[in-house]
Amino acid sequence: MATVHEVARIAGVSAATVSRFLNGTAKVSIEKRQAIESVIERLNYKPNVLARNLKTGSSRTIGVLTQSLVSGYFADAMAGIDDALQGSGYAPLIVSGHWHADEEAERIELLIARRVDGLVILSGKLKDAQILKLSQRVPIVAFGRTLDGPQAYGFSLDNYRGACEAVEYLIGQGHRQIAFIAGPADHLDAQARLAGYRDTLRKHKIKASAQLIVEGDFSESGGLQAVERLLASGQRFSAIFAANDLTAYGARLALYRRGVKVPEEISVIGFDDLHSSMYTTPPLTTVRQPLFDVGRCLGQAIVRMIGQEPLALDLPQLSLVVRESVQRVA
Amino acid sequence: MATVHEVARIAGVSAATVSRFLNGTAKVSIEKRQAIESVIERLNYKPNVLARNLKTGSSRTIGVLTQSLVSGYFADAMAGIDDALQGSGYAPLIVSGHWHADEEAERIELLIARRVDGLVILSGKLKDAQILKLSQRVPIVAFGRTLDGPQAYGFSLDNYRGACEAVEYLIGQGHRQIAFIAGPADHLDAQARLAGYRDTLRKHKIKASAQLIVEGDFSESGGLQAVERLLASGQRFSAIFAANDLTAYGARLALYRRGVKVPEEISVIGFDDLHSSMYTTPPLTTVRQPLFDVGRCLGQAIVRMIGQEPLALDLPQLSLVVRESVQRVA
DNA sequence: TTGAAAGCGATACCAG
DNA sequence: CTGGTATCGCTTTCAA
Repeated sequence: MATVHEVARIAGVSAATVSRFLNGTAKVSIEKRQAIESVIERLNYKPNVLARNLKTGSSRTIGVLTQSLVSGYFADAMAGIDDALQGSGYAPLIVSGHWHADEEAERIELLIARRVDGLVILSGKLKDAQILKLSQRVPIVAFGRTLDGPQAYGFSLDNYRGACEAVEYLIGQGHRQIAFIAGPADHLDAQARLAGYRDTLRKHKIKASAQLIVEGDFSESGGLQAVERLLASGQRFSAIFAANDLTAYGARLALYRRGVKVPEEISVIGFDDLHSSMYTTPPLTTVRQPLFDVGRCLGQAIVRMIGQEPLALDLPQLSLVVRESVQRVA
Repeated sequence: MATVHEVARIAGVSAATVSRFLNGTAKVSIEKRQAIESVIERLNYKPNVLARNLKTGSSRTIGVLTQSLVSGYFADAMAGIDDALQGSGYAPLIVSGHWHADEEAERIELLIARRVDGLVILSGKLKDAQILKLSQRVPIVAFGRTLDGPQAYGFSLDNYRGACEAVEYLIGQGHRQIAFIAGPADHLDAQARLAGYRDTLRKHKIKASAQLIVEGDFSESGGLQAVERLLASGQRFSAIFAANDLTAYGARLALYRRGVKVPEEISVIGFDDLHSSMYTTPPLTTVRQPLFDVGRCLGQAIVRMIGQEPLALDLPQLSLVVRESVQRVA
C-alpha cells in the first residue's frame, strides 16, 4: 500500500503538499495539484485512516447506543441516524445496552475507548446525571429524555399528548369503557402514556376504574396476558388502549383466541406505529412515532454538536394514524 | 490523557515493559507488574486504540454489510453477529447496501478504507466473483451464497428443502390446490423456494398450474396484491404458500379484506419465522430460518478466519414450525 | 526480563 | 505556496 511519502516522491513534491491537497487545508499550485492527482490515480492511493485518526485524535465515528438490535422501534431510529450520517464522514458504531444500566455504561466505555467523536443514546436506563457526566468526555445526543448541557442534548416526543389524542379519539368514537394496558412502570414513556390516558378520561368526566388498567411490559406476550386477565376479571369495556403496538398485537391475539371480534366487539388502539401495524388484521389504529425522523434529527444533531454548530433542529411530532381497529359505538 | 510513557515513567519502567504487560506479549517480573498495575489504576490509564491501530495495522473492527437496517430478518442476523463478536475484541461496523450492487460495492470500499479486519456480507446483489476478488484484500464471510476460498467462506440455508417441507406439510394436511406467491425472480432464495414448491407438487403427481403461481416481491404489499390477483383470476385453491413471512402478512390481509377466513377457508404458510409471526391472527405456520444462529456462525467464522483458525462451524438448519394458519382439509 | 530506539502514516507548525 | 520536521501513542525488534 502506498503512502503519502511515495506519492509525494513520485509527484516530485513534499508529503506536506500531498496532505494539503488531500484535505484542502491550503492552496496548492495547479501544476502540483495535477501531478499529485495523476500519481494518486496511478497508484490507486488511499490515505490510511488509521494514521490520520491517530494524528487528528478523532476516529470519525459516532457511537450509537441502542437497547435492542431486533426491535423494529429502534431499528427505525438507527436507519434514520444512518441516513443522517451518510456523507458526513462519520460512521456509526452500534452497540446494544439491552435495557440494562450496567451494560449500557460498559458499552459506552467501550465506545469511548474506541475514541468515538460523539455518542447517540437511544432511551435506556442510565440516569440523566450519568449522561451529563459522560458528556464531559464526549458530546452526547439522547432520545427519550430531556437534556441540556454544553455537550449534551436530549429530547423526547410528547408521549403524554399522544396518549391524550388516542383516548380523545376513542371517546370521540363513542367509547366510554376504555381499558389500558400499561408499559413498564419505570419507563418514562410508559408513565407519560398512562398519565395521558388518566387525564383524558378525567377531562371527560369518565371515571378511570382501576380495574381497567392492567400491567403490561411493552411486549406481545405482556399484552396477551393482560387481556386474559382483563377478560377473566369480568370487567366490561369496549376498547383497549395498548401502551405500544407490540402490546396491541398480543392483545389482539388474546381477543382472537377468545373469539372476540376486533373492532366489531372490541376496539384496539396502539402506540408507535411499527411497520407491521399496517398489515395486522385489522390494520392497527395507533399513535405514530416518526422514529426514522427522530433518528435523522439525532444524527444531524450529533454532527452539528461535534462541529460546534448550532443544532437548529425541528423536532418531529407524534400523530394519530387512523386505520381499522377502532369502531364507532353507540 | 495519560500515555504509556507517563505510566512507564511513574512506575519506573520503560514504555516497552508497560506495553508488554498490557498485551501479555512477554513475561514481566512480578514487582514491575504490580508497580505498573497500580499506576494504571491511579491514573485511570486507558491505552489509545487509535495509536495501537496504526501500529498494528488493524482496527479490531468487523465490517457488516446488511441489506436493510429495518428488516426483522436481517436484524436477527445482526444480533447474532453482535453476540458472537461480544468479548472477541472486535466491534461491528454496520452498513446497508439496500439490495443494490453499486451501493454495496461502495459501502464495502468505505469499510475497507476504514481498515476493517474482516467482512461479513448478508445476502445482496454482488456477484460471487466480485466477492472472491474482494477477499484478496480482506477476509470475507457471507450468508446467502456458497463460497469457498482462501479468505472467503459463504453458506446458505437449504431453502429448497425448506420449501419442500412446507409443501409436504400442506399436502399432508390434505391440500391439493396450493397457490404460491413467489419472491423476486433474481433472488437465489426465492428461486430455491419456488423450485421446492414445484418439485414437491410434481413428486406427488399434482400438476402445478401456472395460474397458481403469482409474483410477489418479499414485501407485505406484494403479498397483498398477489392474493388480489389470485382471487380475481377465479382460480380455486385451498392453501397459499407465501415465499416469505412478510408476503404471508400481506396475503393474510388481502384475505381478511375479502372476508375469507384463515385457516377455515384458506390455509396460509410462510417462510422465515419472523418474531411477529408468532402473534399474527392466526399465528403463522412457517418455515423457520434461525437467523440469530446464522449470525452467530458468521461472527464466529470471521473471527476464526482472521485468526487463521479452522472455521469448524456447525451450520443451523431450517425447520417447520406449525402454528395455526393451516387447517386440514378433507 | 528489560530498555532504547525505530517506526506505523498521516498532519501541522514553522520557516522560507 | 512549499518543504522540512516534529509528533500523535503505541508496538516491536535488537541488544544487553
